[in-house]
Amino acid sequence: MSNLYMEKWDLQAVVGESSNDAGISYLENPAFSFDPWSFQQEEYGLMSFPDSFEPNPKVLDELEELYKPFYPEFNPYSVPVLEDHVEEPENQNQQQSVSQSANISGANKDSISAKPKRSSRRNQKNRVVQHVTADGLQSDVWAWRKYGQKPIKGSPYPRSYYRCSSSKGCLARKQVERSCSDPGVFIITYTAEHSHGHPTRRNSLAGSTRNKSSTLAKTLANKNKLHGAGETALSPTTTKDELLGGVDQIQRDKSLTPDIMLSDELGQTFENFELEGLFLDQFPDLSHEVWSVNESATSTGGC
DNA sequence: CGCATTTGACCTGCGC
DNA sequence: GCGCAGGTCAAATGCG
Repeated sequence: MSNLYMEKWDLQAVVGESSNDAGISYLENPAFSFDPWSFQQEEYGLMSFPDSFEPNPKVLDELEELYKPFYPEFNPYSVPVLEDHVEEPENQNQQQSVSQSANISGANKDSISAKPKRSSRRNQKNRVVQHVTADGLQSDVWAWRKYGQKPIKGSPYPRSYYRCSSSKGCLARKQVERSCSDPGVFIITYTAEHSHGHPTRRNSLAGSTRNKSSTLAKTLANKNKLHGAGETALSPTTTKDELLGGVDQIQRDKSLTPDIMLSDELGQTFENFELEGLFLDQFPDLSHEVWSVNESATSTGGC
């Protein structure tokens, strides 16, 4: 497998049309509204393709001719492969039953023969992928509870799994992983939709009174002990410094917008993400620390 | 006590 | 059928 470097093209317009019915639209790089690869991108993950894979040269030449005059650096052969393939779940009830199964006590669950299957990769089609900076991560207004973390093959950074804790029974989930190609970019994959309105500070089940700062210090200490610097997991209490892992300041200052065209529903879900002060609202105890430690961020190794 | 996080175990899908 | 990788569970642990 080969990783393709992701370039960012600060163009907001979407030009062209998708070559299939997957609804692929790329806000930042209009080139990929064309879907130069006539195959199911999701089968290969976000940025990885088989070494033997060959994009359609005709389409790539067309892209180059179209965008080169406006973006001299544009290289269709070094393209961002951004996935926002949004599909409906094959069986929405299946995910619901998964949640219910989680409430089965350990003593009983093994004896239930008709135990609903847990959600699988195949059932996680209703996904929206965002590529954001640490700032983007912080602007998430929802309350998330981490339920897992896994090392990902081919990436030095683990992927963290979160479920929505803003409302009971909400099926919304998100995965957060750091981009291997650009450690300053985080890949957030949202699965399912929230079954409730925007959370306020008070409607989180978490009702957390945990001191973010002290937790942070300990968390960082543990992570440094276990993983070493620069290879930390993500959590809602993660600081900007931790998120960035010492990414170059230039990368940090890059202002990125979502790479994808959201569905109507999810677009509404995310429409207020960038509202000023939301992060501070959610993590008031963290705010000063975030910005102070940020100043001393240093660079760490890449992939 | 109730919440969040961590982390090893388990389950499932998929490719060979 | 087997092994791998991704996704989830749940016990352990910590904190206020």
